[in-house]
Amino acid sequence: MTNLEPPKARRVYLLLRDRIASGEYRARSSLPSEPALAEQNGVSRVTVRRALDQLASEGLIERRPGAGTFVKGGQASLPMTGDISNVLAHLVEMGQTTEVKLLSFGYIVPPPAIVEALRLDPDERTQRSVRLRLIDGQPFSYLVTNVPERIGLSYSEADLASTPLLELLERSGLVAERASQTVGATLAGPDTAEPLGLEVGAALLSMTRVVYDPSGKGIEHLQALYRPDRYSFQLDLQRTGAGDARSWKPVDRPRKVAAPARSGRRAPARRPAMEKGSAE
Amino acid sequence: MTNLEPPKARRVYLLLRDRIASGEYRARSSLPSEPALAEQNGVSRVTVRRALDQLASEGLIERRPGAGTFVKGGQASLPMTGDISNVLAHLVEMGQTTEVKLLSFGYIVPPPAIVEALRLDPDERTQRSVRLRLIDGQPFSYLVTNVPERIGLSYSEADLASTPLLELLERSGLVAERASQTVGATLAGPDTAEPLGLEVGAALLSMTRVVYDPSGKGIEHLQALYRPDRYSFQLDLQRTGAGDARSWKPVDRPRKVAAPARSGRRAPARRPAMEKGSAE
DNA sequence: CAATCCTGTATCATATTTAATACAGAAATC
DNA sequence: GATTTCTGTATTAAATATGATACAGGATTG
Repeated sequence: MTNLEPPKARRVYLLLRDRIASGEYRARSSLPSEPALAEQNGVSRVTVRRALDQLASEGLIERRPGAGTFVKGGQASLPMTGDISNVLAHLVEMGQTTEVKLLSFGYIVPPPAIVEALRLDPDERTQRSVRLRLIDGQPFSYLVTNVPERIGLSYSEADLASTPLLELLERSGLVAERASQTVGATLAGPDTAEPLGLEVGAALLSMTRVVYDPSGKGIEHLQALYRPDRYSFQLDLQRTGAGDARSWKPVDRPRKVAAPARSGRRAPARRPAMEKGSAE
Repeated sequence: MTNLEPPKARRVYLLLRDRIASGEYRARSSLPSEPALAEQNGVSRVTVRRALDQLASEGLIERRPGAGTFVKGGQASLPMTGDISNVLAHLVEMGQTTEVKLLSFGYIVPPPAIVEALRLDPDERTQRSVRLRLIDGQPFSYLVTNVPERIGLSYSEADLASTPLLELLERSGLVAERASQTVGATLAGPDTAEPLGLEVGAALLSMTRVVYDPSGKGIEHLQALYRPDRYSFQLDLQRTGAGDARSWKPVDRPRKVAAPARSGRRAPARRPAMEKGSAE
């Protein structure tokens, strides 16, 4: 009756893209032939073709008439990684440049989810800002912050575009004492897809962070959405103790530890890396 | 020419679902009318209708002829949360039951990404297993592990279905000394969507973990995919030190600290929670 | 009760997606 | 060089998604 599933060509495209990224089809080697792919996925060759067209237009594969379709190993621009236990630190550049675009700014009546998270009084308003963070001119995160109105008034709209929010808060004499972060995944909607330069329906890494002052009142609510191909979280752990007391402890990212595995069944990665964990 | 984007009805569906989950449309209150939604999204009413049909069939909204469409506040079954700094601990149940289904098991020539991550010799084979983890009979994670062949031989296929892999490895006398975890997001492909009970194209939270022994050799490569509506990572942080030395430290999840913000622009959450961080 | 706004339902037209099929030309194999 | 296998291209038909429109009937408002 009603079919809300993605079109078949898209399915095949996603599948192949994933397999290429995960290294299942090795670079410089060939993919199965179009007829083979068609049969494997139960679709027609025309459909397979459309998926391949897309991959080719993104530069992921190379097609040689008569020969086959080949994975274009190469400069898969690697994602930055944020040290998840230190995501609150300022963003330190490593030759790369990050800039911030302020997409929207204003005072609103926050949705109930935010009221609850920040423990606001009913009808208390918040300053809501939407920012886009770019690296080398390429957007990689979409940030929606809510700050209680009285706090938000302590800095200007222009400040937001240049200074990390937490720093602004602390300058105002506020103390960020505790924070709670949750990491999940969502799909890009029309509103988030466009500024991030993605299609609607792309996968996004999401982080929600609530920062509290010593009294337990909420200071900041951040909803961050990341392009997983440009940003991911990393946490390095070290075993400590012995016997039953053995447990894992986060360690300050041992640099150059390994060719670290990438997330999301994606590309193998030599890591250019950033010296310190980055914020937002 | 070629359009690989999801159908419009799906876009609207995703958008609304996100807004409902994020609390943007409050529970027990009404959504904009069908004509309004149609205009806002630049689609016809018929299309909006299809999106609403889907939401209704999932029980997220309630439609009252003549009156409007209402958000069905309710028992949005909350996601489990894993303490991200402790994801290596065993899974401890809290009244809930987890079981494991072994979907596939065998020895393979691993893709290059795995070879690199585990620092295998070229042509060294790995034991690859695919497992599905369920809670209360509902799947929430899809796990692909690769272990160097010589190590994998130290335990049986049946062991895998009952015992956490890391425990098996340590029983064999191996020492897990260091681990590296990367968290990202992907889309569900046909292969992962089906066992997880999702549609193709759904968002997945992904974690890649590589465990090393003291010599720096890779012991285990885990690629985990989570349903974000059933599982998410959480990290609680506490400010320590003073002045320039101020920094954030992970803290063992302070229970009942707040109505914690949820990930992915999703539902507000009272948290039933698990006592200890869970594995995989 | 009348006016209005909403959802439920149906019909018809159009654009797009998918499939089935055929054939040309490039590349690899023997 | 002949054969096979592959991609490039085109044409057709069917299925599907989308849009435009109309109207019935419940809910709400005044």
